[in-house]
Amino acid sequence: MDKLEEIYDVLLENFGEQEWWPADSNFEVIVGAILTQNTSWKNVEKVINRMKQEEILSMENIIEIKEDKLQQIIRPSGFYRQKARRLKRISKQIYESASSLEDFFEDKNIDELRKELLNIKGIGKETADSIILYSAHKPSFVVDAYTKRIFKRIGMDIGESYNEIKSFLEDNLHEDVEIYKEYHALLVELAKNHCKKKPECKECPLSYLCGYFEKNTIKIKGNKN
DNA sequence: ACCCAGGTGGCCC
DNA sequence: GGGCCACATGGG
Repeated sequence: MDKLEEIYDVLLENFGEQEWWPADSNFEVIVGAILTQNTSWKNVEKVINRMKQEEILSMENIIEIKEDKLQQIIRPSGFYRQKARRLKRISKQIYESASSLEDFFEDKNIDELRKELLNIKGIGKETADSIILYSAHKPSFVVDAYTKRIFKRIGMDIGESYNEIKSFLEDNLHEDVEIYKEYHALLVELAKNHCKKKPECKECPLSYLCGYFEKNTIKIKGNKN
């Protein structure tokens, strides 16, 4: 199935390297992954900058800060009460299970790491895979609503559930961290630029593959465990 | 006044 | 396993 590779090449040629994930540290990737849950990246950027000002962008400082203070700082990213709880919970669990973020990542293989992340309340599949790929820098393909929407629009049946889609992509691509990182980033870029202008978006680099498609709201089934 | 955004967990059947 | 809902702010 080198249709996947063809799509990758076309997107890369049109959009260029995306240089994902935009963050100054591996821990910042984790924070961003939590904050962006069902939330626009614009709002998350605002909050990340605030957190830098307040100097709370480290595990230790997230653990130390009062929860209600954290809530107020992250407020613009929405769901701020549960996200504050999640940030503190995740920081604590990583801090207690390893001496550093690097150790937390290095001691285990991808499956073990994924299982451990999914065990933390507030980390679902997409967040877990985002952390594994962009924070731990290990190959685990990130599936999101865009991924399913785009391939469906193109007319490819890549499955309904998170696991089906993830397996399809991983089984049909060369296992490579940099490819996984870039592919997901390119899909997001495509979705943001073109896939809302429907159905006759001629500037879309994939328009030659694109079928008619009336709804934007595509849910990934079983996006839990 | 809607609808959507780089989801997740809880509860129900 | 799936369907529905709460969670919350900001932008189109």
